[in-house]
Amino acid sequence: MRLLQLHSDFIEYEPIAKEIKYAEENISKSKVRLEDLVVALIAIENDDDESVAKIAVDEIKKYLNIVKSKTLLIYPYAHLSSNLAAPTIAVEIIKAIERISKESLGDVHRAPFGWTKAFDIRVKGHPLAENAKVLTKQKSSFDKKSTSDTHNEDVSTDDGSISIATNRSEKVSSALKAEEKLQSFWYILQPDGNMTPIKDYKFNNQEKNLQALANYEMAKKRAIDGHPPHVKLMKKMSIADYEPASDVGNMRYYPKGRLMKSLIEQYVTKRVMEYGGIEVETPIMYDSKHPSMESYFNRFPARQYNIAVDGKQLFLRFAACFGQFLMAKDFQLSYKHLPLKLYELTRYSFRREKSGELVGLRRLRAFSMPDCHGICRDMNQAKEEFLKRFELSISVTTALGLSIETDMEMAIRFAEDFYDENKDFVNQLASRFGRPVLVEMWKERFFYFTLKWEFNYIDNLNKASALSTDQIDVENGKRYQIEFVDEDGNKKNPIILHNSPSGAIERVIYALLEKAAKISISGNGLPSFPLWLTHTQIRLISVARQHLVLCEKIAKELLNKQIRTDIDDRDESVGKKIRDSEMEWIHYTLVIGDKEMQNEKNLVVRDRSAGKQREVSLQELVDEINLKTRDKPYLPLNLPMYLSQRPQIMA
RNA sequence: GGUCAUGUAGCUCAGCCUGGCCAGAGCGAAGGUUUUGUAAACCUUAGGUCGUGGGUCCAAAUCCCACCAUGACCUCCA
Repeated sequence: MRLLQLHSDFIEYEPIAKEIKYAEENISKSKVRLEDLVVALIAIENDDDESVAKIAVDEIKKYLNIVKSKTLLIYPYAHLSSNLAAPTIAVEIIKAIERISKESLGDVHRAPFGWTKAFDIRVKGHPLAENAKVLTKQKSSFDKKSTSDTHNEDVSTDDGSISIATNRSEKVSSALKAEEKLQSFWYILQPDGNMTPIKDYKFNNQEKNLQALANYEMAKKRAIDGHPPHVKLMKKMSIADYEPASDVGNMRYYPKGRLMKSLIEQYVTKRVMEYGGIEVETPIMYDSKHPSMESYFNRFPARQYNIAVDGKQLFLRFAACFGQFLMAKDFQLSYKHLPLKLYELTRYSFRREKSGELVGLRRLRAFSMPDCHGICRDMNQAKEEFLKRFELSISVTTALGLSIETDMEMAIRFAEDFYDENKDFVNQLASRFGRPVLVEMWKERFFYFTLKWEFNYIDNLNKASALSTDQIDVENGKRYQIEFVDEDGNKKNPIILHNSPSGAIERVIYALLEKAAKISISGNGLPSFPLWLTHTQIRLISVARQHLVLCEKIAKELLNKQIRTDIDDRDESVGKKIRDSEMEWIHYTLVIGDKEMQNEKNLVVRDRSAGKQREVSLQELVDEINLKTRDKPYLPLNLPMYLSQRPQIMA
């Protein structure tokens, strides 16, 4: 429910015409004038019921008290929401508000529902004269687990995590109990299983990033200097850029960025499939009025991209979850099939984040998210599978060039009772991670998951962003009516794991860029990308025109060995071409001149990571690169082999 | 979404405070010279509605207002 209260000198309104079919009948059509009152403009939204009416009346009473007014006008005003309840329901709730408020307030008026009304209003000029509230159903602790229309919410740290739409109640004034349940208790969990409340924990010098994560999560003040370096780098390295002709947070990816994304996508997909993931594809848009969607879609209209087509209201998906759940619901499942792992890499998921939240590749409105759901028979199987996926996530993250030991900080979140019953399991995760872990604990389970973890990258501004994540979801199996037949012949709802072994692809690139920037800033070496993700793996530089023939010969050989090789054939000095090669962070540069013409066997390679030149044979170089890029996907150059033929991307 | 900062050539930036000469530089581009050996060869030329719109003024890149975009912070993050 949306409630806008206006402390007004007067209001005059006059019903003009019925606006909708279900408008109230038999109302007075004469002009009404009221003075010195509170006008409560109200829009009833989906999922509101009479309990919200009660909350609204409490809210209104409080406000009347504050502004010291005794007269109330309840004024149905649909324009406050894009998420309106059905008119038949709305009118009942409006009437309930009128009824309940009349019990304790003297002077209550109500404007008719469903009518176009002309009105004049003068709102008082004091700071409290306008007051807007969003009210939602209050949860009671006992109905939480029993109703099919469950309310829970995810206060996940970050949109990088995989989450499914649930009900987030926005500040309900009287829902103190719910807030108490939501209160987070923070700890540091050691690899040995010791758990210390965060205020008693002494961070050592090696744990600066963990401390940054804790501060970030607990929303303490943080000192910030400068801009996030990856924004400049993503342009300078011709990876990605803003697209002014699109919506904010929807980026363009230049050839090198597109290649890098393709490679990461292929790699993650390959690893998930090796783990047993079954790749599927689900639609990117859904009908918001479809029964399976309706219950939660309307909870977050502000965060969705909505499209009106043929009288339908479609919304763009913000996760892969529901597409896969809807599919799994239609599978015939036996316990023998479990765990079943459904996988999709969404290109794209859409979240209409508020404009102030968008930053470079860190947070976007359109992003690619690998998402593997493990459908499990019971908690035992879920835990067993969870550990396998933990290993998978560690392995994938490491292969992407982000070290678990130095680049990532881990957070685990769970409800107290789950921890009490599964201490060994939780400790196992911390022990495997090998370093202290941030813990967020709630008194009771409030969300669809009973435990989740994420790896967070801490960037140069000390901001934490979630990459890999996994969750144990104990609610959506039931909510989506996914069923399997167990050994005893009974139908049961599975437990569902939600894993992204890498996190959003764009965010992986963000982390790689921030990591490179960190190296530049610290002065400990030269920034670079993992070799398998670089557009050019070997750059051949011709000294003079006559050397191009040999360059072409070598390039052909290397390209045959699946090594991305290009030729700087521009009419520039050798020094200039070397500099350009280094500015592109190319790992291997070969200068080809007279010496090489005389003896093709002996080449001199300029090795960026080693920071020096050395003699190699072509075969040695091929072997070295093949070893470094072993088990990684290969794609050909995504730009012409000759630099003279490349457009310059001056982002 | 709110507060603050920034927006000048394809890119990076100077000029703005203290309004007034044709708005500058480097890189890049185009044409030419050079055929070069491990992080920037040389010469010439072209490129600018000074984010957009309004206002003040004899005169606005410069002062004022609004809007847009980007960034930081607040908030938020299904």
